Amino acid sequence: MSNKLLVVIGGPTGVGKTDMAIQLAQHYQTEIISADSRQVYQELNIGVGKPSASQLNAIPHHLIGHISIQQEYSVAHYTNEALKLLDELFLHHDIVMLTGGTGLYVKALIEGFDDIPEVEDGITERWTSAWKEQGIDFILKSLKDLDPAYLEMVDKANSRRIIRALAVSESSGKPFSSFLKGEPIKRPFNILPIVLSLPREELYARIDQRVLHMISQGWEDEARSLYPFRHLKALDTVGYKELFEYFDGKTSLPEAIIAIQQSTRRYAKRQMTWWRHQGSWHSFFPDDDLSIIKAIDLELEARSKEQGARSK
RNA sequence: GGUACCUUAGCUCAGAUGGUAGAGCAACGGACUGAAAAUCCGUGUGUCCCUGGUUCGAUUCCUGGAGGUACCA
Repeated sequence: MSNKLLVVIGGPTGVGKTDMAIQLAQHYQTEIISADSRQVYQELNIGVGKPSASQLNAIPHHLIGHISIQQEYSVAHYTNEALKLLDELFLHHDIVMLTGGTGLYVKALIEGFDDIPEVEDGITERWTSAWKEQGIDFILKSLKDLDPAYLEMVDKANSRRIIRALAVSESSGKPFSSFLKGEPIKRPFNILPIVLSLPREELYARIDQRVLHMISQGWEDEARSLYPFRHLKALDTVGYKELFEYFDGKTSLPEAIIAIQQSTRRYAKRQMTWWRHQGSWHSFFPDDDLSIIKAIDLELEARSKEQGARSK
């Protein structure tokens, strides 16, 4: 086992992950990899809370704005890219920061992600229209034929999961569930998982403020320029959705802002639920950089001792 | 000041000839292996304004307050 360390900073939106990651990266003279399913898009800026230009200048960031909303992107792409990057970064750094709010991306990166074959073009679309035209019972029945084991474990009301399993099963000729190993993979580096948290009331107040700030930064114009692309998956995103409703004349701007604040709070709540059940993450307040540095130093020390003992 | 109506969940409001109460939204809890800022599931959280009275029993009926709205002065 190497003495390389990946420090992961997780937590809900608006809690202060970006600032903390930058502080730590400066302190340890290292770089940051983002784990955010929306900040990867170059066209999305204000509304997804990307670091500012000066922040991006101060510290090298990776996997931010490197693809277009027109491209297909998913957790598998992310994991491959991030692992490749880590290989390179660990050549020059003993410690690298990973930060972002997309729990699944983080989990896939640190615990591994099963290798599931690519689905041939058109298959997912066909199952989707089958679901729309013939209903959930029909696709459940199909799943019973193609992957009865998965039918046992899947959420039977969640068409998205069912369609995914059907598409993989049909395309590969093997049941979707046969690809799910679910065994955590040991990465060739150490991981220190940290989650930032705040009392809910305080977090919600920060979120409400942040939305107003984004609007004052010109979010409305940004969203307006993306309006023609509103049907892309990448734009099925908190805030943009509500602004599009406003552009459609369905709501007023003040109403849209209130709706955005509300969806953002709900999103944060879902993130908190995720991290609450992700096992043993060290929790810190977002202004407690000193304690976090102490924790990282302890971890580094422990690793180098281990390393020393081994080389004797 | 007078008359009428109103006061029930965080908000807007239903409701029972008297047996301690629901809807929507909000909120909260949860799931989660290729759209994850997505998708999906679950849960009423309550001095029924206060006070006396009638009653086995009052949030419901009656008395008296308090607050609100409208109209008349």
